[in-house]
Amino acid sequence: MTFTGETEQKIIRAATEVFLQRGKDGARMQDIADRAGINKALLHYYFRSKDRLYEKVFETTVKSVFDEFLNAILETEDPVLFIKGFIENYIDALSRRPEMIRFIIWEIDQGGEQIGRMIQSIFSERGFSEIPIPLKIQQAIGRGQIRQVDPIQLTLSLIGMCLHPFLAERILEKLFPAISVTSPGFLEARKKEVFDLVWKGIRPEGEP
Amino acid sequence: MTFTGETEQKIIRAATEVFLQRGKDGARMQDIADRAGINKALLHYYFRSKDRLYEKVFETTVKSVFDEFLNAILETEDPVLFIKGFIENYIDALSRRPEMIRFIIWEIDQGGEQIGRMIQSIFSERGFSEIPIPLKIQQAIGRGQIRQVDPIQLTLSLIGMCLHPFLAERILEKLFPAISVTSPGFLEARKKEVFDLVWKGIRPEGEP
DNA sequence: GTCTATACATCGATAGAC
DNA sequence: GTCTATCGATGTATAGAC
Repeated sequence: MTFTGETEQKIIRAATEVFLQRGKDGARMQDIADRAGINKALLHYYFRSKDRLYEKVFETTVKSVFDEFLNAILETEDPVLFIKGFIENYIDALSRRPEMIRFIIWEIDQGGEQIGRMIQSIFSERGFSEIPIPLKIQQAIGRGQIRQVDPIQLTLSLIGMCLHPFLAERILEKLFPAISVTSPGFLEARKKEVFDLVWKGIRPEGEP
Repeated sequence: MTFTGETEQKIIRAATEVFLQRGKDGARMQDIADRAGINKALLHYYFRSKDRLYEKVFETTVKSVFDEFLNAILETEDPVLFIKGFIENYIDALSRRPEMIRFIIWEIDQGGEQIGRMIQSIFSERGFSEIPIPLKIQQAIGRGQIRQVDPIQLTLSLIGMCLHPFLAERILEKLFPAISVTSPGFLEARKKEVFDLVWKGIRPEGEP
């Protein structure tokens, strides 16, 4: 007697490992079956094809991280705290779940259909009709709490500064042997430097 | 009678197209052979294996772009102009050679061995023993031309803000339908917003 | 240098018994 | 639901004639 989805869970866990280790193309169904302690036929019985199995693994891994990140930041009203929270929670989420990075890279390579749909569905579920980050920035501008900036451009800058070091981690560590992207020291320094740069860069004109 | 490397050039051109269209794994040697107007056997005669062919294609494409970018910025002494030049030339280089993006993504996915070696060799050829970008920043700090910042962190921020929109282009365009990353309007706006943010963020304390 | 033909290896997917 | 056995397709790489 098996409870609901026991084999399914074993398959997803095994598939996650193999996809992360070998990539989507490099992963072998035989390898996944071996690690799950079953055979190839059963893999297809449960997920029909390699593509569908990958989609399932991707969604299972990525959605929870995004959810967590948004929960952490969307309540904040004060713009300084919002920006600070965005930076800190984004970097924390990625460093807690380093396996996210490879999935994001593969999504980028494939055109981002899946991640785009997922992010939009997460926002719809929360009742937003558009991405709330630029909205928050726009409101802060309207209240004179930050200077006139393009809200979308600032959003892209925040994402780029927080995410890029993780994406290019191994290249950056080759070019700058002094850094180790995932070390606590670097991560804390990164949060501070990004926040300082951004806040000094967007505080209202004439303010110290 | 063929002049030196005619067939080789045809192969590299064809391989570049196919690799960009299908990815390294997805590319088929038969497809490359067809587009080059030869057969598979000749491909292996010239490049021995798919891996070596890919390495050649990658280096041919990427090295010229980096060379060009460094030539454009390394002469500048004034820190404001240096930062401005970094941003504008980085974005211009990527928008002139959009095929770079996929190669960079694949390099990131593979650990960046090749691009790391290439960048370091480019700097050695120019007589630098370390990456000169943070050095320039450090000098400007020493002269009091910009405030105390971590030079490597600032370098990472610049790279992240300039490169990331290209890397994640298709995802960003799904999330923010208002933008089109490669449009001249967006690119010029991006240059301006990044420079404004950075310069206001790093100018010496107390300066307007 | 260039070709045809083929060896040799994998892999995803399925058929069919239990 | 789970297994064994195998199909069918495709891929890289090479042997050997010209």
